[in-house]
Amino acid sequence: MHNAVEAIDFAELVRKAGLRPTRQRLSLARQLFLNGDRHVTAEQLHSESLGQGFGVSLATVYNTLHQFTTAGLLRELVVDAGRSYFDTNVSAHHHLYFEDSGELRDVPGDNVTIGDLPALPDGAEISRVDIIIRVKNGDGTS
Amino acid sequence: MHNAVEAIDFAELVRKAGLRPTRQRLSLARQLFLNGDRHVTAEQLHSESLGQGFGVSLATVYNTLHQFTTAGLLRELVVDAGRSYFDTNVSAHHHLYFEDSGELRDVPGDNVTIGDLPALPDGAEISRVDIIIRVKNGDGTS
DNA sequence: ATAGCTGCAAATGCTTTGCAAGGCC
DNA sequence: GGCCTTGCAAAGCATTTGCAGCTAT
Repeated sequence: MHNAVEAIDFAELVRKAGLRPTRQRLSLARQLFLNGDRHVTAEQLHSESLGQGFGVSLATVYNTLHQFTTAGLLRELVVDAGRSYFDTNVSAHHHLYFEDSGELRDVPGDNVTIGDLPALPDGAEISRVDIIIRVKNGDGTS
Repeated sequence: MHNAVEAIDFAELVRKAGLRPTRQRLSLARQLFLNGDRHVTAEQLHSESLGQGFGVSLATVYNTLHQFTTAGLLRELVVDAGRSYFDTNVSAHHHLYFEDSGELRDVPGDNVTIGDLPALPDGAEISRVDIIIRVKNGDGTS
């Protein structure tokens, strides 16, 4: 497996997020964004980083994931109590969650339609709509 | 909002769930179902029970909430990492979540419509669809 | 009587934090 | 150099578990 041309300027990406392009952040950004859409937990990213020779501490993984989320590079989502996933796809879309395997898969935003929304209290405004379609008896590998 | 008078036979309710109608479970069932739809955390229910003179231990609150959930009397939902809410309304409906106050409100199922769902892998079947509409700048007190 | 429950406290699992050493501009 | 970052270990939370004693049937 060799890398495709590095079309993404990770240093630039990190800098635009208002952060210093340190070795750790660049390494994590590469893991997250180099190969397209991903849904990872902090733990996953951490062990992955260890396996790649660049040991990034778990605390730094958490810090970085949150900084990237705040900067709009990631979207955090909760499927089960006590476990956060971070999605590299920040466009409007929803999720299919395989309860058996724990796999999370994107559902294009236009495959699900929201009809009439209830009236909101004065001054209220929708910040986001999370739709999670929970599936059982499927291993996610059709 | 349908039970001003104690029209519910809690002992019967608990027994039907396959559980012994102990003082603790009856007490919790009363707190949950006597005054209609509620969205509570284990912690809330626990401190509420303490305030009513019947101290039910936190472990028992958790056990009971899970047993009720398994029995179909409650629906568990996760809005934020590390915090589960239990909803006494188990019919098809979705949620409005006020990020500022942490309040959770029901949205009738027919106010939100799901359009085309993506194709599911063979053997897979939808167990539930959770829709959470996150709202900011609203205090939830319309 | 006995299988099931409860309460306590300890344990767990994920996440956050405090702080000294190190790295980027 | 100065300030931002990192890493480690300890702390924090919500939740779960082990187990001795209690209770509904």
